[in-house]
Amino acid sequence: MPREYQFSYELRHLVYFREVARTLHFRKAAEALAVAQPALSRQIAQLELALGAALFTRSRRKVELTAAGRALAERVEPILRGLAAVPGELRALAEGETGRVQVSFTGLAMATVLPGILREFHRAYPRIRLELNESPTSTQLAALAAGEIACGFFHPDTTTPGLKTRELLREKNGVLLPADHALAASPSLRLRDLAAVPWVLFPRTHNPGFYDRVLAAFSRAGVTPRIAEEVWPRANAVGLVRAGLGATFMCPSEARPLPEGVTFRPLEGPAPESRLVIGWRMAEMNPEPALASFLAVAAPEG
Amino acid sequence: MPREYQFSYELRHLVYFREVARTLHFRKAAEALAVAQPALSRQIAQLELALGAALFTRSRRKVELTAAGRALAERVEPILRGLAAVPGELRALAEGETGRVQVSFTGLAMATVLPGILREFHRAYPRIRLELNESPTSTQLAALAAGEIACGFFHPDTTTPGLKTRELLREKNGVLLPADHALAASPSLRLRDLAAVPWVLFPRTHNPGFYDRVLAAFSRAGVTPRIAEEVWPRANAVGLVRAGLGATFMCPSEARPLPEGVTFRPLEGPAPESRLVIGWRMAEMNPEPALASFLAVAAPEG
DNA sequence: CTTCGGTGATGCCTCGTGAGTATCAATTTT
DNA sequence: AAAATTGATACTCACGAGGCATCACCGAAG
Repeated sequence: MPREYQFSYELRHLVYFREVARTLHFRKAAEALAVAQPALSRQIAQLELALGAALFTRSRRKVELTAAGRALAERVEPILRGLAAVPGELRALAEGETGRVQVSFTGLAMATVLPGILREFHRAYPRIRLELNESPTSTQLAALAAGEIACGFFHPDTTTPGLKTRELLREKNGVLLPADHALAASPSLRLRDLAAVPWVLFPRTHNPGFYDRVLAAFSRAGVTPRIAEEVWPRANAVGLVRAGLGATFMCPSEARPLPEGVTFRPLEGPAPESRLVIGWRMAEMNPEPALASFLAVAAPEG
Repeated sequence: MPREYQFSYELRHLVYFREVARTLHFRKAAEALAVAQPALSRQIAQLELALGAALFTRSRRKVELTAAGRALAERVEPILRGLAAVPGELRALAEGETGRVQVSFTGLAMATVLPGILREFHRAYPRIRLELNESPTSTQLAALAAGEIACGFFHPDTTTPGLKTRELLREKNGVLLPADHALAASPSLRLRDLAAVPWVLFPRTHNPGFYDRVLAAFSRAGVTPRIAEEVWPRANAVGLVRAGLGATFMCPSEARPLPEGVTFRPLEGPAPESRLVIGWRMAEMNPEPALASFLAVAAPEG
């Protein structure tokens, strides 16, 4: 069934009415609106007919608002002001000067590239609000596919279908040990030296590909690792290592500056490699222009 | 200088846009709006031109909102809903079914006729809000002249130019005495019996005419009264009398029910007479219809 | 009392533009 | 490959907003 066009008046009527209500004078209002007085009179009459209530009393010498007119004037004013602001707001939004961008990130991102990006971005686009959210790679990939976030800083496993990515960091992992650990004396370590060490890792579901590659590296080195804890978010792993519960893998960049009570040692030979990328939906039909602004800072010439 | 007509689009555009944003389908939206599809396409294109931002992406097979379109949809929805409600509200207001009425009253009115009027009025017009305010006669007359109140219950002095009034009460005053006062023994009193009694009156400025008529009545009885206190609002006078500070004039109606600790005695012979009227501006050009509703209850067939 | 100036409403005409019909172009479905 | 679906375009028509001239009414000034 047809949804009837529900307004028998137009914005024009409201603008005309506002001017007459301001001036209480048809001729002056008509002049201010750059129309002839008869046209104005007729539009007001139409509006009164459409609303079913008289808005003015016209005794030839004086125009006054009726009760209904006063009420309408109060309602119309904020509506017209609001609508007048719309085009500018939309244009700013379309040009990526304003808006919001949902960004997810992993602990590694926050420990390395993200702070600098955020500082630069807020300087360049102070009117865009970021909604930042730490979450693991697997969650980010699902959120990107579902359109819940605009972009994410994560650790790509294999390929990322439908996503465009740009690599921000690629480093061979080292090992983070308690400072008083026996192995902390060696300047560098190999995986097979670490057979007896309990490990603090992240839950496998958070990035199964990387997790499995870590286990495969152990396997190639002839070692079966003992997993002591699986912890998230990432920052907590450092606390557990400091507490002596085990060791964990870490990128050199992430270990700078080195927290108290722990020691970082590079790995010789084969070792897991961490990649940090920024990813966003490729070929999105209606990208938030604000996202383009963010990518211009976070993934330039991408 | 002419104030340019500031909108290059109309409500029609917004209604059309809302429907397309809902359905994301030009043909279905056109059908719902009871217009042909090409007309709808052109209106949307005009709106996009006017706003300076694309609102939809039309790849032949799928229509989607752009970022600007999403933002506009959020803004437009409440505006259209608000405007759709306006005609009904204005009609109700014009028909006196809704609105507000500023009413002032004196203590005598509240002690006699007003509670019944309010009860009946709220039953008949539950959607009209009254703004009630106790104030003395002189203040009410000024407020009526200034248009600050719609009507008042007051005590007319002489004539009330420009006002229409209707008498609600006219009574010869009696005297309110402390219950333990010597004169309380007599069933009725004359003014000259009361020569020694200190009086609790109201400030003369609040109703000079009545005040002077009281003094004139004393003078005719050969008595020069002693004014102990001038107090307002009226209800406080009863407390002062009970406290033994003096006597006061009071209408019989006002003395029912009689408060604790005081005694009411009628006056024989000449005595001040109180009149209570309801008054409102005569020949007002734009009366609040809600006032007419109130008068229909408070001053019927007036 | 008459005249004049100012005001909003009315009649008539013109022209812009919104809407309908037919059709096209592009893409998906069969 | 053909058919169906969908939004845009071309063309025409008709409604109505706006302009001009004028009226009707009222107050002020003489």
